Amino acid sequence: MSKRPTEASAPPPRYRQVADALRAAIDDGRLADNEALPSERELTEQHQVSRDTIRKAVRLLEDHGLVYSDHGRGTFVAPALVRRMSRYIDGFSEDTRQRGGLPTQRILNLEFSPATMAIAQLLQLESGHPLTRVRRVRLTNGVPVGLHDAYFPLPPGVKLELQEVERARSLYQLLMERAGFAPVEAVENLFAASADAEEARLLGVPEGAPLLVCERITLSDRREPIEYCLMKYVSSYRYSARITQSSRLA
Amino acid sequence: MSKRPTEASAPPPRYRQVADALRAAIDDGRLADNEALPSERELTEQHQVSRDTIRKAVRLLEDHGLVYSDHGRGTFVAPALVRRMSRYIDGFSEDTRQRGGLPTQRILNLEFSPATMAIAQLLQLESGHPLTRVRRVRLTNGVPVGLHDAYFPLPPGVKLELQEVERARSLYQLLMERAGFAPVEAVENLFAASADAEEARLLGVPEGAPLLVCERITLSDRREPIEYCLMKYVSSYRYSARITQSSRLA
DNA sequence: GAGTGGTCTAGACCACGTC
DNA sequence: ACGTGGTCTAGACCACTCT
Repeated sequence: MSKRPTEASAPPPRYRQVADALRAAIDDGRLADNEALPSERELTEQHQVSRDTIRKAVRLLEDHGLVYSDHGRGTFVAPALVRRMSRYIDGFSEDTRQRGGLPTQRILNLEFSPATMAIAQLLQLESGHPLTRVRRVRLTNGVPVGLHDAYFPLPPGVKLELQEVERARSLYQLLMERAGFAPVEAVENLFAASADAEEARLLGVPEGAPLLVCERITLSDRREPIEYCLMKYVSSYRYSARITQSSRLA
Repeated sequence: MSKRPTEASAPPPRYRQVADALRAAIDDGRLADNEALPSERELTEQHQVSRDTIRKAVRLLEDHGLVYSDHGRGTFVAPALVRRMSRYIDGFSEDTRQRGGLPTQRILNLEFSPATMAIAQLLQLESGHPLTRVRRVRLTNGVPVGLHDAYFPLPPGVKLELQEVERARSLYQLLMERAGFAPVEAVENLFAASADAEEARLLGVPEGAPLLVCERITLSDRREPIEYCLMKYVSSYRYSARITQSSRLA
């Protein structure tokens, strides 16, 4: 038992509630781009919480690029250009929806194969360790935009069936339920490459067409690599990022 | 007067000092990958500051991907794979050095031209507004890896000379001194494209070779766009990113 | 149960920007 | 001078993990 697996559970902390309230005010336009938020001391009274709690809420919004604070001036709503930028794990479906597209997928292939030296090293396994490999075409509004090629180990005794992968709305969600897959962080490398014959055929582009390649290593809560994924996107696909000052540690 | 423009200035806040001390311990190996840091209460005694200050230090390191905290377990050193990932403004010189390369540049062209509609819109200026444009080749260890094409308005009366641009160690630094240029944030869009004849010649690749294109809009502290930069990289160039769970606001 | 990080408070003072 | 965000404290209690 211990904790309910579904529904209800605990209420979010106060600072999250405050953050949600502010986000709602931004989303529905009660606070315009670059408009100042109420001061922290005002928010303290409005929400009847301590200033520190208010600051945590604001910091959360700031981390997500929704507001920015300037010492001595105030806290302001980030312009939409910045607010739209965000990139989180399992981005494709989310990203696509956010841009107003309908994300779908077509499973090409589900196979079980031993790890090559290269992949074994990345996943910190011995070469030859059994892996599951899923190849998919990602589509936006029915048009192919990317190829995903994912490799991951499954716990002993767990086997995926093609049917369930095809039925699942999200591969990650399926892996979470079936294998305790719990990604919390990932590192990515991006570069450009040319489409080979097969890639060209699957994506509906000429052979040699430029592709955006994104290699991803997904990490568990213990920061152990649990998946390697190679993604290739046609040139119309956009990968968005927001970068900030280092406010350097050194 | 008001504040000294050079040297000395104020000491960093306590939490920064603590963060620096911890970072140093990680950098020189006193704390290994995935090793637990001392608990927050221990750090409180070691550094003679309140727990909140310790938490701020740890949070800073966490934001930069150097450590990760797990509720009820402790705080741990992030594996090197994650620690190495970081992307901040004016990344090229810094990135390249960090990967052990020697970054240089060759200025192709410094010109003054009116904004096109497309660029005017991005920079929130009226079409035709006078802009400065700097085209450069970026090299790593003497080998061309990227083309940068930057557009930005200068304050009335300020003019850049080709000589000073060539002499400067960093374009951003020069713009900071000469024009009060103060970037604090940027948004980027990445995609793939093919090299045209001129790009191929400048980068030393065949025409049609795949390039990683990165469009960047740089923002001031007031979140006003102050620069548009179009960057194109050869396929050996790697753009690195670290992505995290959304810990979603909704 | 013991130890960890996570939330929260009520105050104080400092640094900065604006008028 | 005044209002803003930034730093800091000393305590309290909660939630989680491990054994």
